[in-house]
Amino acid sequence: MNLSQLELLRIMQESDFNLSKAAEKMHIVQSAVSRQLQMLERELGSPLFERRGKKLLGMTPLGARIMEEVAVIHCAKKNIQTLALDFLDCNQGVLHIATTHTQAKYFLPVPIHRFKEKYPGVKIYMVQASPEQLIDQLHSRKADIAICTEKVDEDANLVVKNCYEWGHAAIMPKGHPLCEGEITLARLASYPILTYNLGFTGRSNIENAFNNVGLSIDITLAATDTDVIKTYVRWGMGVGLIASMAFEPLAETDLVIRDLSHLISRSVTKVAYLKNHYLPQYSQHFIDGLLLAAQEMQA
Amino acid sequence: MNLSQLELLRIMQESDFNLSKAAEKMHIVQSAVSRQLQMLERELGSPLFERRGKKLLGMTPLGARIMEEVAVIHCAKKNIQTLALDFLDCNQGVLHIATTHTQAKYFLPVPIHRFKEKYPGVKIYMVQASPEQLIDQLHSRKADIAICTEKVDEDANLVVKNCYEWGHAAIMPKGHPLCEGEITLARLASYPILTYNLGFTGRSNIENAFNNVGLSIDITLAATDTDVIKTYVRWGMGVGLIASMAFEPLAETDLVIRDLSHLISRSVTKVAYLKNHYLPQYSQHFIDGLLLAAQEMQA
DNA sequence: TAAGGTTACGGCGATCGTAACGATC
DNA sequence: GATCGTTACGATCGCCGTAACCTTA
Repeated sequence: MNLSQLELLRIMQESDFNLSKAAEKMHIVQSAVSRQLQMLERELGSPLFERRGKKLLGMTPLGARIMEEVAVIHCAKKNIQTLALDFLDCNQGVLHIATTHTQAKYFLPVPIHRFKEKYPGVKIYMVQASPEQLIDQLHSRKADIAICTEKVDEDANLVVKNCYEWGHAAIMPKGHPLCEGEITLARLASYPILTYNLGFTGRSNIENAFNNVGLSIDITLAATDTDVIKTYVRWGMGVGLIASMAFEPLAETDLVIRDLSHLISRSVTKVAYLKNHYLPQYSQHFIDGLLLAAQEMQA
Repeated sequence: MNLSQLELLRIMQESDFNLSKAAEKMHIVQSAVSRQLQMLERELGSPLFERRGKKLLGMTPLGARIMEEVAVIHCAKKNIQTLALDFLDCNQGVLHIATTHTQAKYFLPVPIHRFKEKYPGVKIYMVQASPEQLIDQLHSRKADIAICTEKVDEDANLVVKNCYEWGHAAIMPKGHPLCEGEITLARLASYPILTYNLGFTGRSNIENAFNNVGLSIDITLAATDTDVIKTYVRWGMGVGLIASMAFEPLAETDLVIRDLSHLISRSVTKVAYLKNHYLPQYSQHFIDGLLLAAQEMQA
């Protein structure tokens, strides 16, 4: 057994159990892959791949169980490499951030800008995705850290740190009836609603607030990002329910914002990373910077 | 980087950083070890070993950190091998049990005998040691499971299952004053005491019982095993405080036993194994058997 | 028949062992 | 000078790539 054979197992899984694809990713020829897998199976004494004829279809139960250990080994191996690079030059490297639209646009610009000034040698890659996808990205080590509000607490393999707390707000065009008088859930529910997609930016809290008092809302439009919501609110399609930090008073003088903190329970945006995944020092500093920026924002 | 280089790192640490010893354990010549370590260090870009001149003295901070990952990899690799063997023939293999004298003599005979009947193909090795040593044995993978009463709860890397609960008892020769009348801590404390070594078989509970009421005891003799205590009790050296299951009424008619459950808080014997360490099926069955035997004993 | 997988064979490179050398106590 | 580590060199063995072959959609 050796590391490249185990790596091969991983690649095979990522390549639909197709030898040719796996070979390409490993930069060797197909026959070499075939041989290595056979040798590994012979060494372990049992087949690891389910086959029909010669075609590989998937892992056997044994193979699947072994893949868990392979994942552990892969992670540790990567850690060793990161560790060594970090030790060589802790001001150089790559940082993969996975986050949602709201965080990328309304929270991250300041901390990322500061970080870039301090660590010009670190390349930042940002991926934007849904909360579920973010977590997948962490697990597949495509992202080093994820910043989001939802889903992240449920995973025991993640280290999760609270960043900042925020609430929702309603936005509407100037002159809309809701601009005046006390805002209630009932009044809100009487208008068409524009808000985030399921699983995004505290959408579940919005849902719950109305459900808890037996109101149902008519969601005319659901989007992953606030800008789309604003656009359609401007077109008079209804009332927008957005994260309050996603409203920029200076730029959006045609809209009115009304706070809903007393009606919809507040959310917490968190930063998360894999427990077993070694983060280079600059990444740890980046997280520190996030927490600091979050504190400043709260104050 | 490859598995044998990482294995080499482990072996080096176990060999006082002596190339010759490490080479012997790896069944290769010294020069090969030297080269492999150099190649690894070159690949990672930093020295992993602290050196004075040419002599290797220990790990650098980087090296030490990397060793943590190496341990993870080693564990996962062993798991893969165990997994494959277990799958090939789940009735064959080796089971290393680490335990204390008391458990080995008074609890384990029944479950081990039963296990041997069901799994004649499994070789059982038993190591007897102190609770601290047991845990070390688990970590160094010299033992698969540990059975003992103390220390085992403090380690987050262990899976711990409660086996059975038991209390202490006092033993004394027939005719001793303590054979008659109500037993109290004060009465006990007025005699020389013979009991277990610190860290063994609920010794701390004994300590606490007397300390809590402000009594101090004169421990004439401390031993790791009950038989030594009994021997000296027979010689009239004092009162023995032992685990009550360590008294065999039929065989020891010259001694009197008096229960102390109401005076000294009861202990729980547990079975523990490493969280990340894969146990073959027969080992899991062995643990089931332990728990069963423990239940029967309680009833 | 094209695509995927296996088998056979020749060549290259990684790693080993022998052995001589250097350093350190 | 004995022990320990490094360096040099030749030999071996493992692994790759080419290519022919088998199997199935």
